Amino acid sequence: MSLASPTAKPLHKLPAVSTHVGSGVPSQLGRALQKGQQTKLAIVEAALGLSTQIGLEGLSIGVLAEVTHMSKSGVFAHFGSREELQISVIREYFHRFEQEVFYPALGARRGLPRVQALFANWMKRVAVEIQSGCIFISGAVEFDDRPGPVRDALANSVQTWLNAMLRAVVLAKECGDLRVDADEHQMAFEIHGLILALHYEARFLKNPGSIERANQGFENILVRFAAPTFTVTKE
Amino acid sequence: MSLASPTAKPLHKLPAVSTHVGSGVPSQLGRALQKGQQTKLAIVEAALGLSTQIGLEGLSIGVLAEVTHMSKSGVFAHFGSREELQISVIREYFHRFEQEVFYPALGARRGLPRVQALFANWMKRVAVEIQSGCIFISGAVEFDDRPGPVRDALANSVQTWLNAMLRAVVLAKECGDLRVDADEHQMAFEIHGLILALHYEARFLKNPGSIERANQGFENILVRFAAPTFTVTKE
DNA sequence: TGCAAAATAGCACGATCGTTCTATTTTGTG
DNA sequence: CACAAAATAGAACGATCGTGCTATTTTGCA
Repeated sequence: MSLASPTAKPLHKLPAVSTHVGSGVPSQLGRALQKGQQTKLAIVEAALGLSTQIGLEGLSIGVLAEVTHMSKSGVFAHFGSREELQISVIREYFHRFEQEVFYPALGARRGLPRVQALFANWMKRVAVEIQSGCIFISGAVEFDDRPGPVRDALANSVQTWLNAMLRAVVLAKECGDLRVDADEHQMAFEIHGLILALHYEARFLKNPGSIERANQGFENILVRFAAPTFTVTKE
Repeated sequence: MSLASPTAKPLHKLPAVSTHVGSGVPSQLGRALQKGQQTKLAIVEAALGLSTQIGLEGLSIGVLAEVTHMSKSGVFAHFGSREELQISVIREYFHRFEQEVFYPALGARRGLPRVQALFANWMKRVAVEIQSGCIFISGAVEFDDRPGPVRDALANSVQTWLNAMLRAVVLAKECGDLRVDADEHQMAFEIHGLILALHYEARFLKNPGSIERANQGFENILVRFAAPTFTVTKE
């Protein structure tokens, strides 16, 4: 099961591979050469680190070449364009998000426990990103009215994740964990708001206590949306 | 009464004047020349329009000169540096925010009605900014780990507004409109989250229905934090 | 109306950007 | 080892950026 499940949204163009490096056409013989892909992976890794800090738009091939101890053209040759580099970064970021947040939560049973697990993992990641930055958030600001393939890749990734979260909420309602009048979209929306407020107030404003408030907010949401038969326990 | 009230945060460096244009030292005689300030106002106006769309970092003196039909150096001379231009934009944005969101809500009586009015005005503004963009949100991403005077001006403005919102909530509790166990910071945090989720999902993801969900979320918050004696009415 | 001062324009600078082209090195394999 | 292909480097391009310096125009007032 992948985050991009057919039950939610049509499978988009982001295969859940480590990077899109492997999709390069191998030479006429079946074996692909490994050195190039290896350094390409290292470049994407470095680019990911830079992008989280200064954003996808701040990412420059020049400084990326410095960081990786390569020449500008050497870096460039792996992607063919800056946009393709940015898309590679988005794919890699999405992949890691999937690995850290989504898959581990599948261990929890369908229903509110899985929603709780998804939120807990999400919180764990955002707590780190208070220092490092989050591409899903900074990218949304950078590309909110700049059409193109980069925006598409980013919006697809984000929407896929939000749909996964929504799906978990829908399952929770089907399980009877939610009140019968609970609006699943509403619940997912409010959860998203907590994450965004945490990121904003902690990363930009440096306000302490934001993590606790986000957790408290989630508990408040649970109390409001959970069925009376469901006893809310702390994770 | 100003948004930057002494009861909340020490009065920062952002006087509630239309722009900081008026703070320029007039020539030795009492009268200041008006032509310069007039065009400076026009420049800031144009810069504000550009900044909301492409961000404070995307703002360039070159395109600003084109838009205002001036020369680059002509524009530049009014500010002395790009940072000063950005700060002027932030001041103007803050001023308009104050005028549109804060002051009109002071008509409502202290307590939850004023909180409701503040939120309603905030929503009205964000609904517009779904198309035009919001400097408080895009700027937070652009300057979240880039120290300097621009970041300071931005963070001060945002924090001043959030403190004003918080103060209204505190007053609501003092009035007895909130439950005795209500955490004012928590309530303000969750309200902020709704606004951020609305901006994110509507402006970036183009998801319809976000405005309704933000309003519904606010009602949910009211139900949870309001005292049982307070009857929640739609605005 | 003249004149100083303010406002604006014109031009050039160094830096950085993404990208292209060509040369050189490195790689994998027959 | 040899040889083709892949990987990387080097240099240069046009464009744009913020900024400084020097004219020139415009303004406001005596």
